[in-house]
Amino acid sequence: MSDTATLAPHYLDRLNPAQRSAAEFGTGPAAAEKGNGPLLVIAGAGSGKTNTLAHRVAHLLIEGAAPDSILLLTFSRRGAEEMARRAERIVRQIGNTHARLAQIKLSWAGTFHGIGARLLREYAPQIGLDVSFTIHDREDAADLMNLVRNELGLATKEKRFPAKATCLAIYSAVINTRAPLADVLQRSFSWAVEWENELKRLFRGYVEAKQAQNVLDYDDLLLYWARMVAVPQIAEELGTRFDHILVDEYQDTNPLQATVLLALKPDGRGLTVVGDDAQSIYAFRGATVRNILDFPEQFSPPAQVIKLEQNYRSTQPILEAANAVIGLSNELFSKTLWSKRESAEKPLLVTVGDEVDQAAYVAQQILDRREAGISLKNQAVLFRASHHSARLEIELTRRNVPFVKFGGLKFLASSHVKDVISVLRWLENPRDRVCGFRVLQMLPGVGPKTASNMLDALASMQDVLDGILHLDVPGAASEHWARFQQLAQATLPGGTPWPAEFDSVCAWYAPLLAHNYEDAAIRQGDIDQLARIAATYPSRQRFLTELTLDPPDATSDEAGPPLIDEDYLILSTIHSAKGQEWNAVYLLNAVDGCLPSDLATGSEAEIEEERRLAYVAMTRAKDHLEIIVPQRFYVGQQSRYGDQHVFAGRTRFIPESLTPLFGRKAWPIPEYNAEKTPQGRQALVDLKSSMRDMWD
DNA sequence: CGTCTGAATTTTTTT
DNA sequence: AATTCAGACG
Repeated sequence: MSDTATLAPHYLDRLNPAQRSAAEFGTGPAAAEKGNGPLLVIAGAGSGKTNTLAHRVAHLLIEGAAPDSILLLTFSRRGAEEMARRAERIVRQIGNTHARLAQIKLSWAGTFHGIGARLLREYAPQIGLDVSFTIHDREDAADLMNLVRNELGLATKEKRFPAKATCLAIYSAVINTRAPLADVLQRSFSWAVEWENELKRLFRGYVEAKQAQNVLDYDDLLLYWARMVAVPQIAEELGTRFDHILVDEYQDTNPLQATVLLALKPDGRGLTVVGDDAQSIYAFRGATVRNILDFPEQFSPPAQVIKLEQNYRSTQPILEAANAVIGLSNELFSKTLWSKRESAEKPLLVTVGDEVDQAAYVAQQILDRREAGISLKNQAVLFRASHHSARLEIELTRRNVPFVKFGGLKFLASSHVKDVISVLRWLENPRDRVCGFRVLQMLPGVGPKTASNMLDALASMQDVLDGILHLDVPGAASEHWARFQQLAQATLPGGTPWPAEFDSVCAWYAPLLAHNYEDAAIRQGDIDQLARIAATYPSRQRFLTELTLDPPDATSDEAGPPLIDEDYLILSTIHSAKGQEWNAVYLLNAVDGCLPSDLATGSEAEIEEERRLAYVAMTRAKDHLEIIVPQRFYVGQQSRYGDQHVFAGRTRFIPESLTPLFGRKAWPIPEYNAEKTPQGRQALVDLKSSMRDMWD
């Protein structure tokens, strides 16, 4: 039946033996003997993981698997798209001779959250969910938590109750780690232990509010999914529908996600997970490295383990240094990486005076390398926290070096963009109080009290949208409100179609934008950009869902074609750099307090995670790695013009004993440049004395 | 009573 | 940049 032989799978010849066995596992003649039980691939940094996984998917397709029977779960949508594209390309090469293969499209590739949302909409009627639910991002969720917090009177206690964001973090940890609240508090929020009962009350109120408003948060997408597949009939149905489930970056999944997988594939047949325990960096999100380490033993017989240990990315000296850094960990890792890529160049430890010097140095190096033929796109600057790149951004702008920044503040987070999104979300789901609250308060003369009263009035109505059409608003806002009512009217069936609706919303918002913000023109630019993105989605619902689940994560990510051809530098948090690689990598602020972050030195486990973060950063580099160590560090961003500083030590992850693995360099090299000290010039004016004279 | 304005304070990492 | 608070203003 299999025509594999005639297809001559030379596409697998490109793989090394370990990669190939991972790609072929459980397929072909071997499957008859060994079955297609669960598979764990431990794939070290740069070991060709994505490529291997793509080949495995392609191989499954070529062997006859239906494209929509393959579920591909990755960490980001970018990861999913990349994987699907590669697999499709491999298949298409074979497809010249086989019509069935030429058209293949993987439709079930995405993040856990994205796939969860899709399945929940599909199964909504069967699990008592309203299909038109909207999804709250972190901030909306925190706002809702805050509304409930105030309602329950928890905000006005004499002793301070945790802030809204903290409450959400605690709630989220409980959901994602599947641990009791008491344990979570004890482990990670010990200062809030005394509030356990109040928190329980708050969380119950929060859940009720979400349900009343037909809203799900990120965690719900996993939680509802997990609860849904706890129903045997649904689990059976989905488990059969997806013959193959492949999960990337498994070291960064949390217990809730593991539960979902296990429910779908109780015996592990057709289940493949891939990851690297040394790159687990999302514990703060509930991820646990136990997921990957304990994976094999969850099944009987245990899952097959295949290790990919040859690194194709970095030169041997870079790899040696990275291995040494991770080698100082107390934990044992399951593999050791090696590389055939010889080089005489060791990674560099660069000592600079302070952050200003750091910015100048890095900018200079980047330009020098570009002169030497390494394009900006092949270079990246990595850092622990988003704001670490602030100085560098200024320097790059000054020198006209184009860059794109990943991680940190996204343009979706800016208030004017959130305003527009809130309007759309409120129209999509009028029961959403968080959005309603925001929209109403945009109106002049409407503050929290009026907005709250109006929402109360609306909540008591049968049809909230109808309520909006009939409700009146006090004085100054009435004109804007009337225009809003027209907007709402137009969302009824037969009204303005998408994406024209987006433009109507913008038109409604424009006067408010002009009124509320000094720099309205700049902000309008963001909204225009959003309009371009909106136009690429088929409906308002799809736009809103995918925007919250996969926000454009670089500041100019979706800026459109012009940028694509241009050469630009990547700035990225280490977290957002996951899975990527560059020819030259610069790691900023390799200083205790920044890496490890001061905020993450509480426990042994946190420090170990920071160490893995350093490892991840180092293993992004192919040929050149520079680790920058500023000596003087100005404490506190707002000790403004003061000279308060500490002499920071080099990161503890590179102690003296490891320095032989690095080259050393100090910058700036003391140098007296004649141009900078113009000897022959006369003073034209005595500014200092004129300053003094001002006070005579 | 509520809204608006200005000032002070504070930022880990993210689906 | 956004949140929070105090005090002005309507």
